[in-house]
Amino acid sequence: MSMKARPTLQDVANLAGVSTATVSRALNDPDKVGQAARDRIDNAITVLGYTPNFGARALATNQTNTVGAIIPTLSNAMFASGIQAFQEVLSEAAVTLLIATSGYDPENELRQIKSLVSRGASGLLLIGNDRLDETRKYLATRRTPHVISWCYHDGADQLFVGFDNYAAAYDATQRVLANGHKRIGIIAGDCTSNDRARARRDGAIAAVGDAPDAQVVHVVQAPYRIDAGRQACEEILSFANRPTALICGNDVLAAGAMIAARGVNLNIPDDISIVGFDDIGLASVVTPPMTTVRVPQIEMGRAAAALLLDVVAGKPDLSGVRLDTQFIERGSLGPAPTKG
Amino acid sequence: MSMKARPTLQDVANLAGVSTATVSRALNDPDKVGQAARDRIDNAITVLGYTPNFGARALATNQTNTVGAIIPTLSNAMFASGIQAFQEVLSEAAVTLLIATSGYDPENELRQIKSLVSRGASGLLLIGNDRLDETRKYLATRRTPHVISWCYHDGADQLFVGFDNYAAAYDATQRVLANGHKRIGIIAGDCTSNDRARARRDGAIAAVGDAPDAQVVHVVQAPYRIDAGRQACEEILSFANRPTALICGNDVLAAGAMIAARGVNLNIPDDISIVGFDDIGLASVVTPPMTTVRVPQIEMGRAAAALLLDVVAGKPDLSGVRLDTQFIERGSLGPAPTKG
DNA sequence: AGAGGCAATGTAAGCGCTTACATTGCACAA
DNA sequence: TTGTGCAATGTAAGCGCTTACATTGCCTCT
Repeated sequence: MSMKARPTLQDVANLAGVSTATVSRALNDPDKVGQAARDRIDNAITVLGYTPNFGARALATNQTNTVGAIIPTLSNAMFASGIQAFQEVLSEAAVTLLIATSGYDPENELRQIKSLVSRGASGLLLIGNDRLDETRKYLATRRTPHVISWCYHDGADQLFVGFDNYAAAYDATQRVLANGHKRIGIIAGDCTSNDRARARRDGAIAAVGDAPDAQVVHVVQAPYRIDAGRQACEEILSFANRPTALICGNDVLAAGAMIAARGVNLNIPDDISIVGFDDIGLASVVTPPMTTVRVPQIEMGRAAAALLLDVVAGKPDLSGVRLDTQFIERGSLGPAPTKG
Repeated sequence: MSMKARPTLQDVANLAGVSTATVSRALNDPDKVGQAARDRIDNAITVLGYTPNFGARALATNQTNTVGAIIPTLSNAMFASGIQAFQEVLSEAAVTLLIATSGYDPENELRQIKSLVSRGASGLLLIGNDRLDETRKYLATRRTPHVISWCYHDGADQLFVGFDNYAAAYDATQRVLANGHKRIGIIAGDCTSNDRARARRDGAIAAVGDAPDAQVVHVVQAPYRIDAGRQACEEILSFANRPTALICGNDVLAAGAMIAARGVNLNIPDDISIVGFDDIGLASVVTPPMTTVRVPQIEMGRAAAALLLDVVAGKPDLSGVRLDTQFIERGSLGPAPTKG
């Protein structure tokens, strides 16, 4: 994987008959270069197909104008628009975004962090707060500026831009209970190395626990995939003591659950209510439309970018941003069936 | 956006009491270094939180082990699993993937290409075949290895790994016609700078044109968003001469169309049939399940990666890969209503 | 006419790393 | 004892770029 014989500044300089310094100036500060020279240089650049070597430039200037983001996966619409917004704010500031995926694996996350840092990322966007001690230590000793998103915690020594998954799930569950549901099933996301999934599950469980006469009849865990959601729901429905409402770790799981419920001829919401989390596009398209928790993805992305730029710039006294979620009530939630 | 005082090889060497050469060897070829020195070096590295500077290394070795991918957007599940698969094959070969987005804008695509190349990408994955002449020229003069995906054309001087959007749309439309539909509506994606969207639209139009007694009653164009699909469908339904079947540029548009159709109390598929394209997760979740064209995303991603690695490695006589799509018939397609 | 100023350009050092080549020191054979 | 060979390490050049500083030449002002 060699870089072939890429043309260099020197090549351009030779062709244009000037020194490398002049070419460099023509590139970075055109006003400093005479018209004639500039023309010859521009020409040489296109003739050769010259592109500056970023690494060399970074080496010489000690500037990268680059930040990195490590997200669990691209395969989930959950992150897409947030990252998009993040990216937009950055590009307004002429900062390049490098994206990497961890696949929900902390070891891999650390590897990706090092890779991005090594490529010049002077700041990082990280998702969630579950990570290796080694990773924390690494971030700390290097003083790598970073912002943690998709979750929020008070008073920690980290900068969070996100929302409280626990509280949001607690609240959503209360609303479900307010519909008279007494037997609640929970399809949580895979909680391994995923504090958001855990917080959502625990928030739901806590809300039920705090209600006088309701109970959690089943809790299962499934990766964020439709088929996994369907399977998890089938499992729950196969047991005795069926729940009348199902709280799901995200919309994808809820969509799977809806399929499963229909598969055994349960009507939603008459026989069983189903609620999701995230409010991705899918939620409003399914039938019935899905009750879910809207996450302020775009706002979160923008705020995270702004904050990250500040911390990279070394501004003092920065603090995280706590955003609100919104319970979106749609057709998939209804009153508990009058005796099942 | 400075890189702060990042520890360098020199720092590690000083702390460990060896020369930079030894540290470098310890990193790249540990067998060449004595046990004692290696231990001290490892220790120094963790103490300092040292991460090698990728740019400097690339400069010294002229190797990057990096390729880049420029995709239109992250906000569309359409690319997610393909890129995921692409990534996986690369990482088996210890090659890093840099991802950038163009937002369906050719100017931006060129900018991103240069950015990735400048960061050391020795090969590129590009989506579709619509791009600036300037971009083509750039790619050609630099001899930048690249593979074009999500589309396929025979006999061009480019390497394609994809499928024939036109043929797939033509085929899908024929199947719709086989259900007796005579009045066809088309909701195409935004065809500006998007050869895939154009090919799909044109394939559908051609299929209708080749049928003796069918006709295209409306063609509208809409960006790949649910609300845009809904709106486009509302527009079509507001006209006289309603179609009995709607061919959509992708599943997202089709999902929007389904909402719109239901909004005016049309039953799918009894009153109107709707078909999508891509078979993203959403398609099987909506009600009724969506008839669509399955795109071999994962296979495509894997094949593209394998081919790109080969072309970067300079293997001779490479050829593109044409993959097949599959028409997936689900509930949203039915026979034409017996008189509307 | 000569000095001064300024715009345009060149020279060369140094950014963090790898690596060919040189050096060191030790074990072992003769 | 004196080489020899080899493993471990060091030395220093150079990768492509930027930039402080030096140089050049021309225009303007007195």
